[in-house]
Amino acid sequence: MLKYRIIKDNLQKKIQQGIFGVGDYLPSENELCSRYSVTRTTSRRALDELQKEGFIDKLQGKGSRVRERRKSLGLLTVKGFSEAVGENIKTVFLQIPIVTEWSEEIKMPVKIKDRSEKCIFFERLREIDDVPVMLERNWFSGACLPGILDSDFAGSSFFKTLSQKYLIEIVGSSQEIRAEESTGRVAAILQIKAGTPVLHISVMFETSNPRLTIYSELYCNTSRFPVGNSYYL
Amino acid sequence: MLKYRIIKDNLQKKIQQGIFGVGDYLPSENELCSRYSVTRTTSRRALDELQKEGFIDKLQGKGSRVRERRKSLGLLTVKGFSEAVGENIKTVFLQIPIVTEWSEEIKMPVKIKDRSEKCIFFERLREIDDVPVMLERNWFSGACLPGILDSDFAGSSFFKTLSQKYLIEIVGSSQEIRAEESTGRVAAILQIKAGTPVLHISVMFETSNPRLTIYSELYCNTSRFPVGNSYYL
DNA sequence: TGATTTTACTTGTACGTACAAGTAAAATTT
DNA sequence: AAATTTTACTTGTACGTACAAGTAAAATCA
Repeated sequence: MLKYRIIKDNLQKKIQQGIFGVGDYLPSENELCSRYSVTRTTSRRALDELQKEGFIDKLQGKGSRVRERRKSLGLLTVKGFSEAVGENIKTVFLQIPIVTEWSEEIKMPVKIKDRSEKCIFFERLREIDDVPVMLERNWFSGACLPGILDSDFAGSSFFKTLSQKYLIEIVGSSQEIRAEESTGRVAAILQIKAGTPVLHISVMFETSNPRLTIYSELYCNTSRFPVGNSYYL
Repeated sequence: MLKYRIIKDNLQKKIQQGIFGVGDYLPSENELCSRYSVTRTTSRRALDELQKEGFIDKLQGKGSRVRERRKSLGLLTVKGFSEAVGENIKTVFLQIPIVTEWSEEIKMPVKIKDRSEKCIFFERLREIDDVPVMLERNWFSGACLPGILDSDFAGSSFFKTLSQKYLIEIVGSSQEIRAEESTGRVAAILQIKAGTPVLHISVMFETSNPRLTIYSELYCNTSRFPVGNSYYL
């Protein structure tokens, strides 16, 4: 395991658990050096990544302070729903993973090597305070995920399963975002009148396994909960 | 001027000018070291930032390859429209900068120190192939931008003016995204029927000047051009 | 007491070194 | 000729050092 990764993950977990609250200062770079027996290059890298992902602000002369993260559906956040939103969240599987055909619904360009593999599909509905907020439809090539059809990731997030079972991480994403009139099925599932605007996000996730690309089509009712993200240099 | 910044800016300019085209490999880290008389720490940092901003892919064992940037309205892209889209783009000023009141329309939380300053507002319409695509309404505290009312940034981008005249750079942003029914004025300006869904993006830009925060409300007709972005580790 | 200087921290930039790990072509062996 | 090994690159991680620059409280001076 990489040293900077260990430090970063430890700090991140403590932030997410609230051990370091918003406004608190993390241990200084030099303090991390002695605690983990690393050089400043390494402790700096851990903090730099936390800053890049929006967990902390680094203030020259002062230290690294925990940021308030957005209380909305993380858009660029690779992590699951649960961290990004503070409300009462539920996930319902409308379709557990099955083998199917590559759908025309996928807006991002499906790679050629994916087209020639069998396609796995699953569908989930995210609810906040028992109100359906986001319909999520996912496709990916199953070739490099043996046993994914049998695996149960109902409890934890799909991305967590990827990480823990297959050691695959998300390394990037491209998105296209549209405002659309909701059509029959989407409207019904989101419990809104057909024609009501929905936010339609098409995502292509690149993973640390070059053979695995995940394509998602998300339909959000943003009337109560806007989708949000943050970006820091 | 910082050394890594010089290298980064030089490479970025060459990518934007097309001297390094998509798929081309940039000079290796070691080559940059000798060209600029710096250590690898410094040349690496320049390339790391270019990667972070989506200009290149770094491939272990191979090199740094120029990426294809998204051909849609850059969402997280701090740079102006012009770089992000390849089509025929025009910007029309509906309201040149004036002093006004802080509007209730601003969805992101306006900072207290901003509320007590005078507010400057301007409004632009972005057109692609002569079709209005995005209405952009901007507010900021004018206290730290003396002469902004007289300055003419019609030609170049507002952010470029900020950088060149005031040496202020964008260092971060927070966004909230909604799908809404277009209301009267927005619909009229975007030349769509009232009630047609529009993508509503609320942005708060943080700048290198802690006294300057820019608040923007963007209304996009995404029927022809979706809004997009990319994210790479 | 009150302003000024010093001190002791913090993060930022940049130097230099070493080896690990991935890639691809050239050289060697079979 | 084909498979294998070597070589020469590339980026990735981590070591260690030095000084710049910003912050804030403690020490000093007027």
